Amino acid sequence: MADTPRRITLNDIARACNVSRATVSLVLRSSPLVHADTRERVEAEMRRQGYVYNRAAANLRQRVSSAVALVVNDVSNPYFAEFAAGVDEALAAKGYVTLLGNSNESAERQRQVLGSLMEHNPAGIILSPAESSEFSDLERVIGPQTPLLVFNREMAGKASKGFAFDFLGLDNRAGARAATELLLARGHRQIAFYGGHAQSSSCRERRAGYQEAMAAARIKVPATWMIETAPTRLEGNAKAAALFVAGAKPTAAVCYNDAVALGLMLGLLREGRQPGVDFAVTGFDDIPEAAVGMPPLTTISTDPRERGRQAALMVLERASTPGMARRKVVIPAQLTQRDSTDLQR
Amino acid sequence: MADTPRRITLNDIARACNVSRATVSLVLRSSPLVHADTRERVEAEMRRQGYVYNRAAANLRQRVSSAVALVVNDVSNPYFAEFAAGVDEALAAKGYVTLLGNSNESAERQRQVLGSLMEHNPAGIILSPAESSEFSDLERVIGPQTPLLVFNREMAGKASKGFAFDFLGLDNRAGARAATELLLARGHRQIAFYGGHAQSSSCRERRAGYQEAMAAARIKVPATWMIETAPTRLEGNAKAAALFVAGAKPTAAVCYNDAVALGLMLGLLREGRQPGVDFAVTGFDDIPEAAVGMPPLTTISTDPRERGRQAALMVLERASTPGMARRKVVIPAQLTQRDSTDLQR
DNA sequence: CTGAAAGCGCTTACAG
DNA sequence: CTGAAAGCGCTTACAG
Repeated sequence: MADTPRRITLNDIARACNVSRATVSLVLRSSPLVHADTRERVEAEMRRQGYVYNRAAANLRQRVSSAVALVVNDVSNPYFAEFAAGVDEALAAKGYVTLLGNSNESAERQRQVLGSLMEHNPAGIILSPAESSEFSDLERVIGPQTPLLVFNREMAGKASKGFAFDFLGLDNRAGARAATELLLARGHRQIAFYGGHAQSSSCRERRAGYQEAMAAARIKVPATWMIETAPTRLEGNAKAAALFVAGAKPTAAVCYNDAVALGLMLGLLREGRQPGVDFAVTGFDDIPEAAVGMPPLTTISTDPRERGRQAALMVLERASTPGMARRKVVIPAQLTQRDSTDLQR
Repeated sequence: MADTPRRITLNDIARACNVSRATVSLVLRSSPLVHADTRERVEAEMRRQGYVYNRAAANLRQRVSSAVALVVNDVSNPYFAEFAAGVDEALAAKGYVTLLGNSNESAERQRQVLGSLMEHNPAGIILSPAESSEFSDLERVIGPQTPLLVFNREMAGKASKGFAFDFLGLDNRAGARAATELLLARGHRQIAFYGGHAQSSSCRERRAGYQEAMAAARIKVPATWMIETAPTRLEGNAKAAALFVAGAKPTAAVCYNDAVALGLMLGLLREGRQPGVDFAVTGFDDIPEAAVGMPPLTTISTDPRERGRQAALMVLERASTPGMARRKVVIPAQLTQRDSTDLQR
């Protein structure tokens, strides 16, 4: 292989065909202005030389962008992996490419990642914010030009005037309330809220929904029923014993998410409780594993892949319609009932 | 908001500071040639105007690329999600950005995705090929210039001369052999190989390792011990009964991967077998859930996130050293022993 | 239907 | 230490 062989450009094709660059450019974009014979010749030459379109150059000239940045707090989390798959699918279908960024729940890294991606001039940004991040972190680095879609989490702080963004999220409160109400309807009174980081917006909202339902049923919730964990299967498993300390012991738990719920179900066995037999559990998300849990998990279905597609379309629509009013889309909660809440004593 | 306000460029900063574009450009790259006062003034002006560097323009001029394309067969698969997180982490640390693509196991989509990403002139490509894809699919679209790293799967067909690429993969054969040998050492004789698509390269290799170990132990493997499934928890669960049809019934199974193994463990309960108590199971991958399974799963640890980092570094090294000999890196198998193979009868 | 020229936002020799 | 000019690979009016 020769060292750094020059890239084939429009010029090479034009010269070989004895036409101008403009003509080749028109061929590329299937303009009807070009004579069929010319088109033929040009296309054959492009194939022959192995020409590859340089979209970056075209974008620069046209002052457009064909990339959208996707920054998530944790790509390796199955929920966001599904979401990313949906985003990429919808973007690709529209001819856009996904610039991936991972903040790992660090506001500092999120700032760096966004800064780096901004230099690639994305047509828009889809951001699932790191837990501790605030608007002020974003405003400096994103600026008012680039369409921003915030997904899944409310941000801390107030956005300053002129910093507009769209929002796509889940109805966390209604979801947790529905799950709690199902358990109440099944006769449970001692119901814990299990898992999640209490300071995260989604956990706060889900706890609020739970507390609403408990208050409506006139049940006082002791502090021991509110158990905090990392939102992972690992911690959901590890902290199961915390449910059964002194005092009124729960017979059911509304879990922060499916990962925590699946972990808890294993942990319950260690504590001498059979999930779905003498202890009821609900989840949140409906990840694929939820349906094949043991027992299958009653949960709130959120269809992360579809949310990804939706987010992509929202941000592209915003990009092509700058004047459009800011939107806040909240997906209604959808309860999917399975065996984990039908106790078989 | 005004409609499409012009982007701030080097020119704007230069004009405001009464210096040339060249000077501003030097400031941007922290050149020592610029006087400290000038630098100060320029930097202040950039902050004031909210200047954002246009890396695409710079890359075009410099004829370099700051993007690497990552194309995986399934982003939503936790194994590849972890891998992607590792790739992105290492690329970001080196100042590169990740262009994400998802082939969804379709050779056709893979071709489209690669074609689209190639137009963004990536510095390199990391590809975990779709199952059915062949070299001929890639050669036309990738060409000989762009460094390619194939991850995880052998491709079908022969690469033609001049189409060079690096490879990073796991020692599937040794891993499955080690798992099988552990079960043999525990006294099992009826050992099944459970799960995976028989035609995929990784499944073929893992089966070969299993058969090697069985042959060395002079055990004949009947066809009923080789069970094919999709490589998912769902199918691993669904097909458990296939292990217990007529004839010599296995007391242990070497599973294609962890997902299948975790699914199988649930399925075994349905079949009246207690995994880790009267039936032994091994996995492959060591995904996070493996450690908290019930029982915790003996498996082959492959550390997908570290593989991602490694893949990123390999492809960048190749990009900066075009002449370098082609590399094939195979990660040795690492057996992690847990309770699922220590039967407690 | 095709060509010559200008320009997208940068960097890079080359002068001074 | 700073400036004027050319050029990366495209597209876009504008002529013809």
